Amino acid sequence: MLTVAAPGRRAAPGPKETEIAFLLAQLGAFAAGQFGERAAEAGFTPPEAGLLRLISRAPGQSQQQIAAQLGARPSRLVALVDGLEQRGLLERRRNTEDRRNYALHLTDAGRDAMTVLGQAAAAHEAAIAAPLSPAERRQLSGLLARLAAGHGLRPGIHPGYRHLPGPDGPGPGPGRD
Amino acid sequence: MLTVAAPGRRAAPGPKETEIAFLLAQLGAFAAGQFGERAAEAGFTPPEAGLLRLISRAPGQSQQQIAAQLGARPSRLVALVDGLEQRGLLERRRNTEDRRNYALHLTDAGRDAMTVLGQAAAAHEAAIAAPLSPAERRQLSGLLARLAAGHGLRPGIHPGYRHLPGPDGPGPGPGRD
DNA sequence: TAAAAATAATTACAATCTAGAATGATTGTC
DNA sequence: GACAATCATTCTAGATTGTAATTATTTTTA
Repeated sequence: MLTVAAPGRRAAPGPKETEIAFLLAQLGAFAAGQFGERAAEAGFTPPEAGLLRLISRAPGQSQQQIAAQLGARPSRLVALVDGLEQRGLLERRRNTEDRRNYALHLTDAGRDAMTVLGQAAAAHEAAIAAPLSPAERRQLSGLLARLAAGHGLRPGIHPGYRHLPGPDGPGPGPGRD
Repeated sequence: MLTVAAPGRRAAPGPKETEIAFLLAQLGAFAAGQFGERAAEAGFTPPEAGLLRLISRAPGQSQQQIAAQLGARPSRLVALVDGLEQRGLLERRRNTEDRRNYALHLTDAGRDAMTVLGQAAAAHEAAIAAPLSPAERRQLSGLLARLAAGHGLRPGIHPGYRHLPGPDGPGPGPGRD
C-alpha cells in the first residue's frame, strides 16, 4: 500500500497531520505502563489481572476459549493459570460432560483480589483522566469508543498485538512516530 | 474496567466511568500493531523506523543521547545501528573533538527510506482516523495532545514502557482492563 | 464396535530477546 | 602523569515465546 502520494512536505511546520495515531500509541503505552505499576502493587502482572477479570466476567470457560479471546496461545495460559491456582485465586473444575477441558472459576479469595484490582483500576482511570475536565472526559471517551468500534475492537478485550508477518515483532521498543 | 461488584452498581448500565484508560491502552496497542505491519511492508521494524526518524530529526547525536531519548539501553542501540548501517541507511561519523562517540547521520538512501516511511505513517494515520469526521479528528487530536502534555509526554518521543519495579514486566500479553 | 481423526491441556524444545555486567578506547580532572 | 568518568561494544545469564510433540478424552468413520 503506502498509497498517499504526499510528495510535498514542508520544512517543519510544527504538529503535522500525523497526530492521532502516534498520540494513541504513545498514550496507550503510557497508560499500560502505569497500570502495570498499579497491578504490581496489588501483587499481579497485567496478564494475570486480565485473566482474573475475564474469568470474573464469564466463569466456567475453558482455557482454549479464554486463549482465543485473549489472542494468546493456549500453552501460554498453562503457567498463568498454574500460578493463580497455586495462590488459591482460581480453580480448575472438571467438566463432567467433557473431561478434556477444565472450567475456570474464581475462588472467594479470587473475588477479593478482583475487588482490589477494581480499586486499582479506578484509581488508574482517575489518574489518567486527571488532566481533563469532566466534560472533556465524556467527549474523549465517546470519541475513543467510536474509534474502537470503527476498527472492530471488542469492548472488554485487550488484544495485545500478536503474530505479525513482518521480519520482527513489534515489541515495546523505541517505537515509531 | 474490572467492574468489581462494588456496592451500588446496577446490572449492566453500559459504559462505565472506567473507560478512557482502557480505551487508550486498547487503541494504542492496535495502532502500534497496525503501524508495525506497515513498517514491515517498507522493510523496517518499528524500532528501526523510530531510530531513523530520530536521526532524521536531529542528526549528529551520539548513541547515548539517542538511547536516552528512546528510553533504551545503549547496548540495545548497537545492533540496531549496525543493521541500518550495513544496509547503507545511516553512518557513524567520527567526532573529531571527542573520539569516544560517533555522530549518527542519515545517508541519501536513509533519507529516501524516511520518505517511504513518512508515506507509510501518513497512510497509517489516515487509516486509524478513518472512522471519524474531520471535525472529530481535530477534537480528538486536541484532547489527546492535552492529555499527553498533562502527563509530561514529550511530543515526538514514544516511551516504550520500561524497567518496572514489579515482579514482571507489563508486556503485550493478555492485557488489562 | 473398532479404528481413526479431532480436541483440550500440558510438556519439551528451540529460537529470540533483553538486561546487566565487564571490556577497551578515549577524555577530563587533579 | 595517575585516576576517575564516559562512550561504544561485547559477553553472558535469564527470561519469554512460539512451535512441535505428548497424553487423555471425545467424536467421527468404516
